[in-house]
Amino acid sequence: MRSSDLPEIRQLALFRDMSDESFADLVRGGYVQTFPPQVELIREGDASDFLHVIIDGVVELIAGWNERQTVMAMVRPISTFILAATIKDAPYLMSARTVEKSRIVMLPSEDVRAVFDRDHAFARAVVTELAVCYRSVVKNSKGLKLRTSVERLANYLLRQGLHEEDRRRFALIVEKRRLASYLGMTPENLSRAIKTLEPYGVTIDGADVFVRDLSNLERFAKPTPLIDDPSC
Amino acid sequence: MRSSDLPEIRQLALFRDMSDESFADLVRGGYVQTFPPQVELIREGDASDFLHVIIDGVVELIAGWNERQTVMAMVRPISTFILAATIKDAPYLMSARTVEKSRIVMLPSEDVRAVFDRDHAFARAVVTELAVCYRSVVKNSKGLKLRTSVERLANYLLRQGLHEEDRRRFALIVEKRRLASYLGMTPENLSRAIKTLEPYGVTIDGADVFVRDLSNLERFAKPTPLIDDPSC
DNA sequence: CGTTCAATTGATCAGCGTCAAACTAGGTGG
DNA sequence: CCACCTAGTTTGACGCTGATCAATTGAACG
Repeated sequence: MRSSDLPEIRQLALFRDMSDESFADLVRGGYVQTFPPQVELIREGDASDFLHVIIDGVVELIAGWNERQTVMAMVRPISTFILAATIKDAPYLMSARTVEKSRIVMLPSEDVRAVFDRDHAFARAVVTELAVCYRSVVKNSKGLKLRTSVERLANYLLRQGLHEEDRRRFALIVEKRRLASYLGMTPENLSRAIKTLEPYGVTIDGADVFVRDLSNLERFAKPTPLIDDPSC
Repeated sequence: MRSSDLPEIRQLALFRDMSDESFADLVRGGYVQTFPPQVELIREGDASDFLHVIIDGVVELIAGWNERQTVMAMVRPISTFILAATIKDAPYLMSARTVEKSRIVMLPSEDVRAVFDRDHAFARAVVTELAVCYRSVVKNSKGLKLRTSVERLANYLLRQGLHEEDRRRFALIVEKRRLASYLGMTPENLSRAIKTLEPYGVTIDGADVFVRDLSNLERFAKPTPLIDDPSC
């Protein structure tokens, strides 16, 4: 690993509080690598050799079964993925593929487990990260079971808006067909869902989103922190 | 807490490896209580005051939104629930209700966090438990997105069979309408799904399940450890 | 024996997927 | 610079899955 990458990694919440010695042990066998788009980083079912941390770009987590595929999550900086598999030393439950050019830190799972056992501050950070991941999957699952696809889209737009300068005018950050899969529908259906939201003041032209009347959309979407607040 | 309950709790994976002192700190402010069926133990959105451990009975985790409700999970001994909320000191994402008469250990969340910070063996156990929970939600989510309701039912039956003496002849452990909600369908639809599986050798009379031809059902259900193996 | 609630059944309907075709935009090479 | 190619998106037609509504049957319990 190039030493110029270290400071950036060191300040991530996951690594911030650990001892210098533990950090050194952790990154000794690690890499930072930049991948082009559409590269499969890990494959569902494989052994979890590395803990991955994305520090730039976008990665999608994909699950497959019986010829079917679905996007389970979109991971963006700065966060880990497949932490649970690393901890449990169990096979990956999802594949990971870069969507855009992405910079990824890879730390040998074995080292992560070893340092976890020695460094309490790191252990604390791992647990917090895991708890956040767990809750995010639960929220996702609630959305899937309790909402229709149009409701999921409406809440997705409201949620993404929160991360933009202008909540009423921004660009989609992923292709529509990936978004469709993530939201649990087909691309065709996403097109129609977008039309369905037009009476609520939503227009999407290409990747450009316009929300004419936020409160109108909110009345329809009924967002709740217990599903839609990522930090809750 | 009655001291007669302690040995039983002490031997749970979560508490087995911690120091005597930490264990004492943990249970000092805790209770063991037996609840009748249909009692709401915790409510979605409330602050997480206690970590719950079920040592007898059945508890269902329920999520609601906009007048709709769904069973997110059925928890049976011996496991914790809502560990993530306790760790993060965040609101519960799900409600919990006893299905049958259940014996529950309740440990103050504050104490759990305090002991977690001091006792490394406990921290290790918490992380393992969290990782298991995380992976189980991911598997669930995969089933929801990748399988039809009949496929989910078929795999559910195969999975439950593994915990019975006779994989081909056992009883459902929950009411059908709860099972329906858990599997993401209506009770009416579950009835029909059961009929759909008849050609594959499945009969369900009341709560009694008969699987005439296991391999036939498996050919249809296509179970995979990456969705259906709870210990994977 | 009657009350109550779950389970089933049938009829109907909405949501969503599938298939096919048209359209669009971005990139490539002549 | 333009024609062309490719891949994503949109649209329409159609059908399946599963939800809803209503009515009936069945089982548990006082």
